Amino acid sequence: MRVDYEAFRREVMSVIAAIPRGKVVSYGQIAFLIGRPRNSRLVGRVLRTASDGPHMPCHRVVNSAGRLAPHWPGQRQLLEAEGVLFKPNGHVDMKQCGWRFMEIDSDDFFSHA
DNA sequence: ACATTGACCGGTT
DNA sequence: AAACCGGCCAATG
Repeated sequence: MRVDYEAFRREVMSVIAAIPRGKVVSYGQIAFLIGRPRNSRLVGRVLRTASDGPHMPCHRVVNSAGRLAPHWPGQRQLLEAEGVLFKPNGHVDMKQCGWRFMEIDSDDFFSHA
């Protein structure tokens, strides 16, 4: 099944735009969300070619293991600046900061802060 | 048309 | 945790 690259790119961007501050998502999750679960690599390609506008929080995209994008020093600082937690090995703590898009959004809906 | 290359993924050592 | 492996798929040469 062919892919309309432009449409694909727009969908990827719309998902990225919806990532809440302090949360991250993987390429695979994005691919899944836009209905193309086999195209995680293509998601990466879209971002690599992100000559796209500023204001796009593409730093909130990591891989499934929580590893950051190669050749992008500074991504870590951007994430830390918004409160994303890192494990001693330098990976994002997905358990706490992975965006669980299947659940109710407003953070800590079930907590009693 | 064929081979290589990834901002990938999940499972298995 | 990290290294390895097989699968994946569009782009690129």
